[in-house]
Amino acid sequence: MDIGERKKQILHSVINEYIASAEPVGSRHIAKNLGLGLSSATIRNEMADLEEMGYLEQPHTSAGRVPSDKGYRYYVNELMGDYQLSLKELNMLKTMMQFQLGQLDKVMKSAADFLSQFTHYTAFATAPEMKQGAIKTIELVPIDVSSILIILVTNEGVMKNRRVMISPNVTVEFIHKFSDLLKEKLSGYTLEEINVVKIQEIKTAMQTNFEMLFPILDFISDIIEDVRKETDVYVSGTTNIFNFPEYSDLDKAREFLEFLDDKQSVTKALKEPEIAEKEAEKAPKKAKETGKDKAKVRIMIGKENQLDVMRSSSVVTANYYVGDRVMGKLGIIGPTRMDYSKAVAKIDRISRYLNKILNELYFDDNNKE
Amino acid sequence: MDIGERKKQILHSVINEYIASAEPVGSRHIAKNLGLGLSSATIRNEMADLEEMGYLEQPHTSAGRVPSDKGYRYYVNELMGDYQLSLKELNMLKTMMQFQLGQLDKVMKSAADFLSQFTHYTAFATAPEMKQGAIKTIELVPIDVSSILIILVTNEGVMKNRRVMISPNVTVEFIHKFSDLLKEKLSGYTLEEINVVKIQEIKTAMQTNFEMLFPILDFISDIIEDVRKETDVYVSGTTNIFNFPEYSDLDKAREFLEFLDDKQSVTKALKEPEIAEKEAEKAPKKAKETGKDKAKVRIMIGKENQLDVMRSSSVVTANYYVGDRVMGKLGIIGPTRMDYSKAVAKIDRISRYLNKILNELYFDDNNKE
DNA sequence: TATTAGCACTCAGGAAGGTAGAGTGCTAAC
DNA sequence: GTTAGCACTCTACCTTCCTGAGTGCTAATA
Repeated sequence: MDIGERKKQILHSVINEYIASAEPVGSRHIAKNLGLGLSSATIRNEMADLEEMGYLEQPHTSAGRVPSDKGYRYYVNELMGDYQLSLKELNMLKTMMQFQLGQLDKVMKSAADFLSQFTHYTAFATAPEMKQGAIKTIELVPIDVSSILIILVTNEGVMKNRRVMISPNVTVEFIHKFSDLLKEKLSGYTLEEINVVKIQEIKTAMQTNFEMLFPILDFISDIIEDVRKETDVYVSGTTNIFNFPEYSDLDKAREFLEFLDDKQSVTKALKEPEIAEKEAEKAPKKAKETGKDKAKVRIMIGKENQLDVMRSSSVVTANYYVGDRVMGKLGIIGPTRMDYSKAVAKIDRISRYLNKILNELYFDDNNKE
Repeated sequence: MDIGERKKQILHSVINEYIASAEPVGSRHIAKNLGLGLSSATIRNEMADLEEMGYLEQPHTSAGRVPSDKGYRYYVNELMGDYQLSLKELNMLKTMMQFQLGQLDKVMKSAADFLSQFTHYTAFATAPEMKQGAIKTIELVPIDVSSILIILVTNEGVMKNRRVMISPNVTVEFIHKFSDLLKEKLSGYTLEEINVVKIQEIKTAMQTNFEMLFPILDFISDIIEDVRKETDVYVSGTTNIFNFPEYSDLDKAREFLEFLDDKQSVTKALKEPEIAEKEAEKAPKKAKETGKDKAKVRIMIGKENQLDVMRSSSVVTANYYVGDRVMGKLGIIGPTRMDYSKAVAKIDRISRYLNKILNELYFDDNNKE
């Protein structure tokens, strides 16, 4: 069966209503509000068709209709318009964004906070992944007789540091020399390229009197290993889920909050949209949002998520960049009954803003080299 | 009315039962389990007395008795014994504690994680406060032509760093010289002592050709200001509250989780035991736990907490030290129906262990100076 | 005088039943 | 193709009733 214009209107209307009210939508209600001059009986017939086609569902016989995942997907791809942020919202965003232009990880944390406050959903931001970055500088800073600080900076501005203990016999001059050596040997390589073999190379290349510094190399090796494993993700506004009747059951709330507490699961859940998108790109038909001049906002609806906990939630994400390289992503998680057009508009706006900040901070001086 | 030996036994028994079951305890139950050879009627009379004295409460006429805050306080101060950790628990702790001896803030985060896993309550740890620490070293590390990294280390091993932009005209040698100057001028001062006036002093003492570096000083000023305001607190195991019927009401759970989400409130709640204790010390009678050779474990029960959200919860905390100085605290939050003796034993153990680690890491080299 | 048996009383919580209202599907008329 | 009308279904909510746990009080007992 083809989905006619009228059916589209009705579907659109049902979804809008349901997004706003969280109550199953009845035919009478649509007949009155849509203003098509149709009776509830006609709407009823159309809705029965839409249900047959899989766009709507009925919780039980005598309830109204509720959109299915398929319905939301159709809505997202074909029906919903671009939401225009109001002046009030823009001002709010502006005020929020004024703070905090310090360290990159703090910027990301703030971004997640803003997003959750701005959308009233649960927001997240993944920290920049370092492993693709090349080492820009590596520095050893003596702290006291028996410890030094190792500082790693990549060309994307990401920074890691760690304090390590060393033998008290090592002189400051020694450390400086060694620092220079490391800089020479490691600068320009990506963290992925620096593996145990590489470290071993340096060790053998070093003169024997550097031997007592070997522990430092091991520490660097450790740091890099840690960085590889690390998947920092900031989650903000977890308690926002209490705003939605979808989670008003204690067990559901618990399940969801436990999921959010486990950063690893969250990271996993966030990887999915990416994968799904790659698959989707093989298919000829492109999703609407990929075409436009916007940050590429991805949407995963309900069962499109692989993780069981996420089966009744939706995820909306966008990447953020330094230069042309994807650094990480940010987005929101909420019930499938999400205000998608608002969500997309808001995420789009924040991610663009974020890109601007990051590129001012880091990209300019990358270019100078 | 004086509290006789038998009443003590009954109170003890009621509280133990209630801690284990979360159900109001009836006279019949006590008569059977306590094995005093008394009938339920006698117990009933005694319980009525205990209620009159304020140690017990009745949710409603036909329910059993429940301990009041006063009851718990009496239990904690006078009745409960020292819980001995089982071998199984000790092994568990040992296994957990093997990980992660890296940065101080990570250690604290792990400590909170361990504590929550170990006790099954919600745990927290406050990050070390820097402001009492004296600056051990301050270092400027050039990162690229237009940015440098400022690193602050205090004698307690706490470290802060921040990347700042500078004019591209500044040469590396200049930065090094300036770095040395800062080291000379600021080392040994506590962060509290370094205020705007102090910074201004340095500015005027500097030769004019250092002028372009003034922004760096401002940044240092900023960092110090930030540090003053900062109250990092790690909260772990928030979803543990779902294990307790006390929070099985959605609104209560929500309220509590929102409270935990707001780090500022948490910090505030944690400061209270300290204040309460200071007041208590004025009074002649000392709480039991302050006397012994243990980490000083503090307990705040129910309404003893000032914050409204905390009125039906208890907080158990201990400080951790580097050398003789309190660096921060760690502890747990749970329902007033908490297994206090276990909680105290576990926190005591972890905080001692933590002290050991921290002092090995940091105190030894403090002494060397 | 302290303890206990006995009994009437209270109350929360669950089961059973009954009702109202929202919404449907179907049929027959327009 | 649309609509009015109607019988039907199902949930949500309310009321009522009942049970069981636990109490307080009284009178008898050691």
